Amino acid sequence: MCSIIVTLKDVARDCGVSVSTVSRAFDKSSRISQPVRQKILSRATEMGYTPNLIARSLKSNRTNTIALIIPSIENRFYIDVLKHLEITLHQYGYRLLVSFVQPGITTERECLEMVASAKVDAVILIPIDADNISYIESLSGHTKFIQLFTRLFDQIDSVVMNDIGGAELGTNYLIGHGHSHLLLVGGEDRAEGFWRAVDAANIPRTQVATLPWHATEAEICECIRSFRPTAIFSVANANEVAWRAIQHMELSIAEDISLIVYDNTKWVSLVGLTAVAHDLEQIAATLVEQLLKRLNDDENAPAIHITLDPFIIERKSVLSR
Amino acid sequence: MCSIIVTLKDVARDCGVSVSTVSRAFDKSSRISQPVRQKILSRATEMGYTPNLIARSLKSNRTNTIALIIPSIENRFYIDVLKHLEITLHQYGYRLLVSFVQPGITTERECLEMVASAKVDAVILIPIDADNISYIESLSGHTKFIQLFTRLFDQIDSVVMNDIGGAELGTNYLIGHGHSHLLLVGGEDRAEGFWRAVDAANIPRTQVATLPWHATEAEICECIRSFRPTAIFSVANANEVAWRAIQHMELSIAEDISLIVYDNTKWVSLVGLTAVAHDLEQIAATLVEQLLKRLNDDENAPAIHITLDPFIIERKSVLSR
DNA sequence: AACATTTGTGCAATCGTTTGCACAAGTGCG
DNA sequence: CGCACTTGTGCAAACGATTGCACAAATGTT
Repeated sequence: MCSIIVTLKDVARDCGVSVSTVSRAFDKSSRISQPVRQKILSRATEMGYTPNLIARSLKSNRTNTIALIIPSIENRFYIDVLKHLEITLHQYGYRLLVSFVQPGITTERECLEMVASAKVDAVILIPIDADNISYIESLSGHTKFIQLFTRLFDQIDSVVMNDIGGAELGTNYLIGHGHSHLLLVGGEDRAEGFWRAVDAANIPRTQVATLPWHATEAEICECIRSFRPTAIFSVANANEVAWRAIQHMELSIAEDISLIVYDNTKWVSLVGLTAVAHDLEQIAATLVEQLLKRLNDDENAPAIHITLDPFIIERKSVLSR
Repeated sequence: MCSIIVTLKDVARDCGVSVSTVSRAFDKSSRISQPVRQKILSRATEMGYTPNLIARSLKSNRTNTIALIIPSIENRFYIDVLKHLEITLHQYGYRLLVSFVQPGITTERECLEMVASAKVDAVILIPIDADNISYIESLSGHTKFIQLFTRLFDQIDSVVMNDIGGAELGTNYLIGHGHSHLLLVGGEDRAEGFWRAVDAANIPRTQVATLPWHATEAEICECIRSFRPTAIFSVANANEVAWRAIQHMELSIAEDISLIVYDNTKWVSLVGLTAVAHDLEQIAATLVEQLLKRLNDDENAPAIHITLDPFIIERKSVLSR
């Protein structure tokens, strides 16, 4: 079972025509007589010909491959979006190459280099290192870039989430359910939305407490005990510890204390927490659409920045009062 | 900022030597005088030369790229292993291309074709469709294959988990903690290990119940009520529903009823369940090692099948009695 | 029937690297 | 000094596909 690879040349010899004729048989827009094309196509499939995309890429300077560089921070979210991106790209005939940044092992720069040498058409980047901008720009003649989740560079397309708006949305949800003694755990970068909602509801800031994202379970317990919030809003990485603190104090979620979290991960849905969520399919679809536009249309148009809004998935962790 | 791509030819012209000399300057094992090599290398980096791996691949018939085809069943496990595979492959200078099988959208065959046209050096396959064997074999002259998690074909290398042994291990753990009224939920394919442990401990089979993997929360509750097991062993997809059933009955895990699960997912660790787990790093390392062996050494040696043993992560969901 | 146009095909260059072969210059040995 | 041998370099042919150009044959126009 040693199948030699079939090339255009082989098909050409077999059909008694030139290589270029065979090549043109596969190209719809080429002038070629119907009978010859028919014969070539049928013989080609019989012989098991598959175009060598490597060779084609060398000539066309296009690989139909797109890279995704993920900072391998323990954020499940990033990995989930990977799947949706692949599926969407696949529909447009693109392949997905992935590369993880590993603190202490693989730098973002190395990922960029690996990906650049593969001559991918574009790179989807969750950027972390602002210093790489000059390297990125030096590649941008050939490879297009798009930022995801974080907008680190103004001169490069981006698709990010409106996290401040999301924080406001979640906070308003709590307020709308009658809560006015609130505790925010984590989410310092999006706290602005939280405060906007609090102020708009005329809740005195003394009725509100915040803890940093790195708060420990003990600190959260202590805060709950002393401050007695009726509802907690925890964000991303703080979700787990906030939830554990509530468990630890043997409080019943909803009945004793309401909880809303930012980021709808698997366990969040399993445990039944109301969450501020992102639509991964929407993210993937939006990003790919913009990327294809950049690849096919206006290569040098000014950078486009897209912001997507999160929404609320209601479960049973927030009680009306 | 329109950086023209620098090729060997450019460097050659710049240094006043031939293209082949420049090429050899980068190849350690080539005969070339030190001063010339020095000059070429330094000029090359100054000019920002990056080898075009597409061209190199065309010549060498090697892309240094490996594909991973994942059946997109909602199994977090598969996605987790992806990350470890990429990191391990990266260390050996390989890139990772991923492709998802989407029931009703993208078949396994299509993934194989997409990946084949990219001329990857190897494919890591979590196989699902036995019909593809002939297509796989037709590609195997150029592309090596390795099966992961499922050993569908005897003639292709594989790395799978010893799930039956894992089931035995978990069951023995329960028995060792004094439990003899057991309920197994799910895991029909690995039930053999469960029974082996039960029989070895001389537990009468009447003290043991089983439910299929598709058992509903209600069915599990009913079984707990009527059969009164002291410990539950749930497997993979059944973990969530088993856990929810216990929650629903307001039983306290460990105190009222012990629970051990198969597969150590994120929420399992979060909720603090004792689990039969796999070492993803070990899986990735083993698989990559075997793959490289296949790629570099004995291309035509008989297929090698590797089985890895799971282990137990102790948490606090199993009580001694 | 003479010419213009369209249609179909082949030749050959090209994409950027690698590598066998040829050959000049340099080295060592008797 | 002459010979063998090593060392360093360039030439040119690959790898497999695409494509501008040339040109023959077929067709259309008077």
